Amino acid sequence: MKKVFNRTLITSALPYANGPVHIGHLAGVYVPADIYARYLRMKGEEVLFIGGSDEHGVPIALKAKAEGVTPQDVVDKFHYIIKKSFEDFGITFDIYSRTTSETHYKTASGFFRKLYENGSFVEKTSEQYYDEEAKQFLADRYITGKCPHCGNERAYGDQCEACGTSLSPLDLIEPKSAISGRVPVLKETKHWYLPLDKHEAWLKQWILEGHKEWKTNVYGQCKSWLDMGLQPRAVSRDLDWGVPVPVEGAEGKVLYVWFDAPIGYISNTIECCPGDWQKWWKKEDTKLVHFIGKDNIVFHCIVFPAMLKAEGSFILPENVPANEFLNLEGDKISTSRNWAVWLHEYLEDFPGKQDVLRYVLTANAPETKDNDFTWKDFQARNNNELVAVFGNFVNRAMVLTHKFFDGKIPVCKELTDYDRETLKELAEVKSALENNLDNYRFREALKDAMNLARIGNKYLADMEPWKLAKTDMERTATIMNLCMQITANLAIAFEPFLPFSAEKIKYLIHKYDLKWEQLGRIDLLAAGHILEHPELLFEKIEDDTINQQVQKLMDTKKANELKERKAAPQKANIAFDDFSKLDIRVGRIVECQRVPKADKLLQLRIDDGLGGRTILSGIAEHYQPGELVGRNVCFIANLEPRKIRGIESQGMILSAENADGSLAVIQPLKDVLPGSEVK
RNA sequence: GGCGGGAUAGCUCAGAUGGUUAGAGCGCAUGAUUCAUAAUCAUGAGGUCGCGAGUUCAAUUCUCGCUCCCGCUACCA
Repeated sequence: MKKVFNRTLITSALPYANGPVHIGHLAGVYVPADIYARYLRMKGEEVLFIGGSDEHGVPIALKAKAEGVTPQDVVDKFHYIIKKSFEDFGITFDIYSRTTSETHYKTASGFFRKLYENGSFVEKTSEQYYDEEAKQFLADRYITGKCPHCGNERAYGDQCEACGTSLSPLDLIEPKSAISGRVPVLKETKHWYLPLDKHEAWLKQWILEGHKEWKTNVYGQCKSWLDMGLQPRAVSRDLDWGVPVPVEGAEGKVLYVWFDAPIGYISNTIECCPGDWQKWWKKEDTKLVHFIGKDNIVFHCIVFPAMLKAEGSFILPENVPANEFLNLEGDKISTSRNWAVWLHEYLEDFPGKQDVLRYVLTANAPETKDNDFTWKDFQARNNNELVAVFGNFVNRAMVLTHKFFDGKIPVCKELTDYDRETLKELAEVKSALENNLDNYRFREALKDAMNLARIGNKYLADMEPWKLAKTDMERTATIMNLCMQITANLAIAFEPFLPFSAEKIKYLIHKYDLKWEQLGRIDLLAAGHILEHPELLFEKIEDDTINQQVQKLMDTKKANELKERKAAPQKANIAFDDFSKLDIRVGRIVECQRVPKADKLLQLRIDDGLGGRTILSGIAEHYQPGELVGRNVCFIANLEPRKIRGIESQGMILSAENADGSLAVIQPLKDVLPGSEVK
């Protein structure tokens, strides 16, 4: 049974307002969503395209603290940069709002309240770090301490940025509050959880049985999660930045961002159409489509649907066409490492070239796997495809029509068989294009549109109107008429992808009221219709321009390397007493083997002169078990034993960490007896 | 280690419920052409479809094992 839809609600992932938007965001989410929205609108369908900034959460609160401003200052800054750059880039949101809006606060707490009242949550109490001076619980990011792995003194409660390990606050050695600097205490706190496990059965049915048509990456990721079994997830946090939990006894608690953010789609819809927002979210004949990146698959396919279902009155997404990631010049895009092409900078560096980036990001979109953006490819696609094929055809058609017919559409007389064949191809483009767009295959769809220009170029080359004009003006007229009809068709076909260029063609041909349904027709421009003077659609991009951009990235890379190569700052002085508490020894490795089912762990048997001991060490990625046997190493002998993967580790092997994260085990320069103390 | 995604021409990617010559664009070579931003058009070269085994009359397509890349996840005293 195929569902019938009468309107489409398109959402695009809410960008996190702790930085500007980069090409990875665009290629993964906003460009495809915009293409889809424009396409449906052109077809005359009822469409709503929702966007907005995601402005809560710990990283923003922390960034504000670091810069000595309020979280609101941070999100204000980036919200407006992001909003402006989307506008300038031609992303046609019906609304671009934010999760700090009044509407959102009302909507999100209303949503929570409803779930609270209908018993959708479970309450749980747990122990968390509390800052007695600041009188608040500390979010993971608000606790710093020594990383148990690499010893970095400034590790966060959720992650150590020096070694990349993810941590829990309880892992930190010598935890400190990032707010007051005091040692936090463990204190009980109550939180609400969404019991995803209770939703597992219908989710399995709905996705695994009901949505086999979803993209393989999306379907596969969902299946993976569902097969593993779902766990309850906390929906609240102890934090002062966010939507307050709207129940008694929840002072100092806010909604967890992952719960808060997707409700933003709903809030923004309400803000956009306060009168009739419900039809977009509650009527079965609305098609809800989430455009997201692969990092968001689980939230949009499992968690958010569970929230909507628990609420009871909302529809579920019909599709979630998630894209993979875009890399930049071979490396992962990273906001913190400044490894990105920022949209607002691109718009400054390449004024009027929105469509070039839209083209490149669509043609090379990471639809099925991660892809790489390179400036060389950007240049090649512009020069060899946009300029040479698309722009060139339009220019040829315009110039020839001016040359022979004074810029007026000539009369189309009798068609030859060859004409008809060409026109048939034109019609075929329409169905191919629609088929691909309807199935979220935008990369392929763009090729179809490009094919239209190729058909035009071939037609011109075969007909040679510049020769024919000397002998047969009537035939030349027909040919040029058809070329201009193809040009008008190009304006339609490219509008979802390259709206600025489509607009320019419309200006050149003085024809603005083109509709999608007219695609494939050859009566779009009447004989005698007057054209604008020819102007180029695209211009070549020179090597210099590209080299500048590459240089900019090389500079970033160099700066990053310098930063990374710098030795970590020295830690605070300690008393000799503290040092002497440590019992560091030399031991000889007598046995060494991998720990089963662990990638990083080696299990070592050490001759310590005291009868031997077992130590586990996370060096399996850097050493083969065989090459260590017989070596003398240094280890901390009196570290409290701890069980890892069921094996008790009695100490810690000392290693030095290189800039690239590789580990070098420390070995005495001379042979000493096992058990010798290191002083 | 578990799970998911990927591996097809120099590059970026399509594709096949298994069936004679595996496709596109770019790049490359040759030719044609000059209306056009030295753009276009035609032709061609280029692929043991990641590796190994199995099922089959037939596998690049199905099954199993392995390798490498990406992601989620466990592990790093």
